Amino acid sequence: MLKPATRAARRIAVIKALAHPSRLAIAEALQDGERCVCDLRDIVGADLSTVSKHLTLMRKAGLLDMEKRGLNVFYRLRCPCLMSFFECVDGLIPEKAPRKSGK
Amino acid sequence: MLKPATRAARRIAVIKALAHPSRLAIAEALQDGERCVCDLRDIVGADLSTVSKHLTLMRKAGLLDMEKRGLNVFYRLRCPCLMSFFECVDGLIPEKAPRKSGK
DNA sequence: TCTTTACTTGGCTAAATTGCCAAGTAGTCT
DNA sequence: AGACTACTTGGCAATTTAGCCAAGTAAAGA
Repeated sequence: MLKPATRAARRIAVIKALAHPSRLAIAEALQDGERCVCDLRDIVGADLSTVSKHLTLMRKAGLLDMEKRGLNVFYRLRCPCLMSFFECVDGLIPEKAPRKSGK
Repeated sequence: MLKPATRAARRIAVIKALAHPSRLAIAEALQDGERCVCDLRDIVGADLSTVSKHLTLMRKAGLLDMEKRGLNVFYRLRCPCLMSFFECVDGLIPEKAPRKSGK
């Protein structure tokens, strides 16, 4: 996934970057502003190396910016549309039963 | 993932339901209106059983409605926000180099 | 009823993803 | 320089996901 040439591949990369509980939590946390990796490690409660890999994945997808300041690395969201998308998603209540109708 | 109780789990289910090339293609095709499974099989070019499993996953996530009419099963999107989300995603161009700045 | 069509489900192998530990890198401080 | 902090990367075992074939179900038609 180093060079997602097509539009579909780029879309998939971004969507996959959100499709994991820890990464979703990271995206949600970053809606309030930038955070350093150690903050995010505390938020998701995983090993620092694991969080770092999640962040790298999200950054390569284009979802995040990173900036190193002193010893810390700060990440922030590049996608302004997440909040409204999540709100729309929250409105979907899965309906279990298939509908049937006349031909 | 049978009963995604929390909001985060429901969000993840929807996002995962989009995070695969075939499923993204299905979602994109359904933006033009409902389609039967056989149409979608032609669009994604996979085995009918594979497509059916993708559709079941998407429906359980709350993304799709299904309706059987005669021998066909028609699926349609329940999420009105996909188009605008995808357009926003398309605007993200991954920047490779980490930025560095003074403390 | 028997056949055909359109789809779903079970089962299984192959591939991708995840997460930890260990080791490496890059600033900061003394 | 050496030690320390904050993070990244390599490597690998474990879990998850994907896709095909085969078998099952449901509606339509002869």
